[in-house]
Amino acid sequence: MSRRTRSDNSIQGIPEATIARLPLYLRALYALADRDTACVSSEELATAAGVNSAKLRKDLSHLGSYGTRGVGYDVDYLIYQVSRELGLTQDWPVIIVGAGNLGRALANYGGFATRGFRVAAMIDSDPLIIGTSIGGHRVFGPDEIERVVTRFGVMIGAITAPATSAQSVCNRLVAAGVTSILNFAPVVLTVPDGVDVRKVDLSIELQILAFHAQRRSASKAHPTAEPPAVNGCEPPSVNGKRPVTQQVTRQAHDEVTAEAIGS
Amino acid sequence: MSRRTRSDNSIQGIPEATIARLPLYLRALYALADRDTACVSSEELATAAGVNSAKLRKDLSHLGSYGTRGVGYDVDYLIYQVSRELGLTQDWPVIIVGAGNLGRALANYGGFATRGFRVAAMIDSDPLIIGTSIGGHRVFGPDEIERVVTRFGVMIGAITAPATSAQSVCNRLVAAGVTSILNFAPVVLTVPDGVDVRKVDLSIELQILAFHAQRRSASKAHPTAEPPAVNGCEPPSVNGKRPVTQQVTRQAHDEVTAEAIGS
DNA sequence: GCGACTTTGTGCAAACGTTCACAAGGGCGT
DNA sequence: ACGCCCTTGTGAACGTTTGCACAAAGTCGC
Repeated sequence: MSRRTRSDNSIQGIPEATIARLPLYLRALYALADRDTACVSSEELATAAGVNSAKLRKDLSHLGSYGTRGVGYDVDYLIYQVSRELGLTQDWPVIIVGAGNLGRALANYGGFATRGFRVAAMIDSDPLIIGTSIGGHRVFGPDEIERVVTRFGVMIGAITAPATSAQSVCNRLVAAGVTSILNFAPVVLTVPDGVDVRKVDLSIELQILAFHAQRRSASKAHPTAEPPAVNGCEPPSVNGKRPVTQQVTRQAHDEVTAEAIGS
Repeated sequence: MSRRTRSDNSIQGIPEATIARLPLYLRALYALADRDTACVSSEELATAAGVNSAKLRKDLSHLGSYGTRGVGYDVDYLIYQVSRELGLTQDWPVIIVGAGNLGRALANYGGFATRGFRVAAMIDSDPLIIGTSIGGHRVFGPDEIERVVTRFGVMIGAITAPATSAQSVCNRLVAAGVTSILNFAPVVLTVPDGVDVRKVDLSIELQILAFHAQRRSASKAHPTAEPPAVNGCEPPSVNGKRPVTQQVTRQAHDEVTAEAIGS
């Protein structure tokens, strides 16, 4: 209990982990609403969202007491409450920087246009693309960032540009007034305080999968046997440079781009 | 301390949170190696990866004692150790199902081909695309999934197909022998035990950003004032159906696709 | 060869998140 | 109107993650 300003509930104290799950619940709720389900229990909703029902109830309790004991939650009402909490009752204009495959996929992404988000403009540096339209969205040059952001009151920017230009693009977005950034480029962005960066990194997810896949196949190959030479007995290597036992596959690196094709 | 089978270190006990950060460290290490930096301290590496140095040291200590006190970590050696831990010293053939913009972006993604992953094949249901090549990868029809998986020994599949077909595609992948799935479709996939699913959801990330953006602009508008009518005083609504105060923007839903264009 | 300096590796405590289990409370049948 | 039954909302236990702070240990200058 970290001593909230008020009754330790709802005023400003929703845990980050809960916030991250609200969109999941919202999606499940929409699916139920489409099937004309008026009311849902925590058990059903939890199953639909792929979480444990106790967790769901605790999460929802952070927003307030919107359920009815013995009955469940009114679907439409809960949709409204969760949407409001997430700030989706208003429309968010978004600027997408980088009109490669990823930028295009994002612009056409189903959940994008439909639930509170709108593509204000796309930005790309390729002169052949500037001036064209992608999925109904006009593509502007990088110099138009400031104008677009100001004009449409953009607060959210998505960076789908190559890693090499991600930081400079980010700087321009921030300077123009963007305070929330969704970064797809595989770099750590540096931003001033008060700017919120979220990262989506495809290759990190793959690497995590690879780890578990390796573990699975290792334990299948020789169950409860210890993995070959994990720890402890490396030659001490007196003179600074340690011998690298096996060279890691490493062709191109560092200059990894968020988008190798396109922009 | 949850009682490991062995010395409570390294044998099988690397925390999930650590695993999720290893790819980050690996990327920072590659960047350093490219600048011909032979040795790095936990402080520097932590800064490059955007984390706290104590956390980095604790994370690395789970792999073993690969640093030198008073000096730091040998970059090449650490790259090898981290790669091995993640299972990236071997090559992972990956099958991509859905050759829309997202699938194409993934196939061309920089971090994909270079660090232990290889696109074994792409799959799409569009007859116009089947048989063509995308980024050097041949596109097969859905009926070829089993053959491709068996032929190339694929263990990892990426689903970039529309949400409506995601579950059936997933079933086919699992039936063919895929045990790790990276899901881009906005649905909760149901899989048997032993199959690992990771989710990348663009719209969830956006919604989380929107939450924070809303909070920021709210507290800027009226600092330390309480948000208008958050909690507590809804009309009790005796007869089941509660009044919905304001209808949430809701045009199309449920049938949200991972990829609205393309496949 | 030795002492001062630097940086790793880690015990510990606090913060955070999850799960259990149950009391509180509302609906429904009689 | 009353009591049974069902589901929410939440206190409390547990597990995980973070961050501090420092001892252990290696290097480098002299």
